Amino acid sequence: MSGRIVETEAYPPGDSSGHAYRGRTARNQSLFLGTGFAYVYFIYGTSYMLNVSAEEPGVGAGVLMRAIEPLEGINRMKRLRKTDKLTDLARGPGRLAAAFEIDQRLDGVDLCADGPLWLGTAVRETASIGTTVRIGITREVGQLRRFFESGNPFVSGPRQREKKSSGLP
DNA sequence: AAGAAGATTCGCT
DNA sequence: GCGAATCTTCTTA
Repeated sequence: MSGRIVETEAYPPGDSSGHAYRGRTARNQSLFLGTGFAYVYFIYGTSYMLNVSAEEPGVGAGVLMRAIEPLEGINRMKRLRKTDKLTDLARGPGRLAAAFEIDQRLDGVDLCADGPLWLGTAVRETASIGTTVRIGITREVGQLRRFFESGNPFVSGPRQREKKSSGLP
């Protein structure tokens, strides 16, 4: 199975909405391994989330994978997700994890090495990148840290760059 | 030791 | 649109 990452959110060091904010724990230790490791956790009793760690070893930071455009193994993803709708296979962080059979066993995996899950380089030019506030968080709401390919149908939530609001001070 | 909140999804209305 | 499902962690007593 494979796909193109089309939507992400950044959780940089010192971001109070990030899981690494209150220091290293048993659950979030993968965020402190260095750059390019998987951080997988379970939330709401229903969904797994996949992050890619960032920054140097000892620094807690990561990028949440929010949506993927499926490329290979689509039939398998349809079975895993129990839907035939192409755009619903990996649109959303929990769905993405389900489509790729990602769970806590993949926590801590080096995504830049040979293994069960890895990151490759772009297979096709990316269209323009849109930016909005992050989804589903309550802190640091003013930050534009969600990034996605503009207009891509596999993106969850708003698909166009957030408009400059006219009414704010 | 108990409770609330959370980077969500699904099913029903 | 709204609420339930249901696990882990951190906070409060």
